[in-house]
Amino acid sequence: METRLDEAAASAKDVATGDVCCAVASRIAMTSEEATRTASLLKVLGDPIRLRIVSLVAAADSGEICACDLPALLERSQGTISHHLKQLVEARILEREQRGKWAWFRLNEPTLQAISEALLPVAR
Amino acid sequence: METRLDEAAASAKDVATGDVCCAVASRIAMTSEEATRTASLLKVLGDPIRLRIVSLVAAADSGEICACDLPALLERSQGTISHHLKQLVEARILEREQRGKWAWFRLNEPTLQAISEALLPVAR
DNA sequence: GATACATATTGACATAGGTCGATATGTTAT
DNA sequence: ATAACATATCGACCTATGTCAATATGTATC
Repeated sequence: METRLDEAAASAKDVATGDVCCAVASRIAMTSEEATRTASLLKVLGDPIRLRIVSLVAAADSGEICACDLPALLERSQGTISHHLKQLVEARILEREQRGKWAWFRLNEPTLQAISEALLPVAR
Repeated sequence: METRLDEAAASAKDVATGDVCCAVASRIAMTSEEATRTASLLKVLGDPIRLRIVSLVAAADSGEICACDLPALLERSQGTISHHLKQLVEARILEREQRGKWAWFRLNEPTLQAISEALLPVAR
């Protein structure tokens, strides 16, 4: 396959490989590592149940929600909810706190901030 | 399993089920449909190769990139790249234009805007 | 039309992931 | 300690998905 190198593709390639001294005004593409990191966060949010969990936490007046309410709210088994909560906590999107026999979850703002910022250059 | 209904959980449940007349100042959780729609977009972005494609397009000075350059840039087979591009176009994240024998891709801003906005209440 | 090349599609494969039921572990109250 | 209940883990299932090689289709040139 022929590689056609006009200025746009060349600059994209240079930027991606670092073959450019100073890309002053032009935007910089994500590195492979940055893409892997951000994509893994987006992947965790890219499930309807997990996104609803995050949305419920964000909408809660107290800023937190009890795991015990989620199976009924989301119509999934307790085990499934626990599985999703684990992923959200491991991704550092939610923070978990045990209070008595209940587990409460609140947003981990820095991670959500990081997602927004990573998406900024893409969403302009 | 007992459902423990304190004010926080109750408001979350009421909001989710619409059992509240006017949630003036409080934030509203996503509906199931909204979550499904947004999650499907995030899922498409939640792959490193696809995210890098979007990032490359966003970083390109001309605002577009040729499919012909992507296999070399991303170290994936031509068929794999084509597969990812199809998903991005179907999700309306990218727009495709055929010019001669080359296919060019640019961002579909409204969709990216929609993603940002859907994430706003979550990322505050 | 025949050739050359870019892109799309297909088929196959391995792996990841969402789900549930069942069970284990953790926490409090009696 | 024992009982009761919330949460976590496990095992199994099925589906979705990323990948490539091979092939088909589309587009321009000769």
